[in-house]
Amino acid sequence: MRIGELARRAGTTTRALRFYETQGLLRARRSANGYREYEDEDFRLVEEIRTLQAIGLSLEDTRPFVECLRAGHESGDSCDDSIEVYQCKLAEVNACIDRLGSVRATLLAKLAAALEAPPGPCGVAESTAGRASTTEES
Amino acid sequence: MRIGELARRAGTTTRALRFYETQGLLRARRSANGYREYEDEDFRLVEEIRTLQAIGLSLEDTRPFVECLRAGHESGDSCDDSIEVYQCKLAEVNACIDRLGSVRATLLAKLAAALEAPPGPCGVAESTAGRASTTEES
DNA sequence: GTAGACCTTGCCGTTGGCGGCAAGGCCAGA
DNA sequence: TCTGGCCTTGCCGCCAACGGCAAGGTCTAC
Repeated sequence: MRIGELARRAGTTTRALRFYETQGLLRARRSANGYREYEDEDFRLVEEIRTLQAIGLSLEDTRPFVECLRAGHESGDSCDDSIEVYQCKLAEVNACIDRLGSVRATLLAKLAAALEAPPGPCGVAESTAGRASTTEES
Repeated sequence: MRIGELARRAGTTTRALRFYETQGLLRARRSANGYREYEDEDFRLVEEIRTLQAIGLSLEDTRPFVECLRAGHESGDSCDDSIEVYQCKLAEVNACIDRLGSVRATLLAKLAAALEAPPGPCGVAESTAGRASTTEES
């Protein structure tokens, strides 16, 4: 199949596929007129890439999975390098969740303090009725 | 004070300060030789910007706070626009935490499945002893 | 007078993952 | 033969928040 069909089938664009090729993730043989020709196997590769991207892996992160598939494995995560990417990403995600958690706490604190304090120009108490209703908790 | 001193005091760089100026966040009067001259008030502005950036706000997000301070308020979050930024950011952070949570679950599931399955080339069970020790839980 | 520390503007580079557009080649159907 | 739809390469643009570097002006100290 040609690049347009592969893009449609994989739910992506020809630009993305060409870009994957420049990154060495995808390869295509060329037909006589210079058009790229793809096999079903390439569809699987693109599917894998897209799936992993959807989880938040970078293109570079998907490389071991692609190579694993190309090496003949049934699934892209049957290789140690892929497992390692999973673990790295997991640690990264955990760290990110932690950071966001403290950011959330900080934001909640600041929001509460700001709603508590009056909007007056000098921090002096003025009339501040009916404002603390939009505070979020959870 | 001049830009270098302000940068040092605020723990940032002259490049950043000049950039803030191009973005309309900072203004400086110029001395006779063309050098930027800053007041203590500007130091407060930069402090506010940096503090908010540290929480994850974008430069653009800090604009209402800066304007609030410039309007004469004691703290940058004494204005409705600033409060709104807090709330937007909070919602954003909450959404991000949720997404990361499901990403984490997906990663854990995939990792577990991958460690469960053998690394053989055809998904056929082979010798896979002593591999499932690095799985993370929490 | 000269070294060195500061300041100015301006323009390009970074990171990721493409999108847009140009200028052209290829091929099928009416 | 012409239209329309596919394909090719290549280059610039985007988003944020600056960093690096160039090429020069300014002020102070020795």
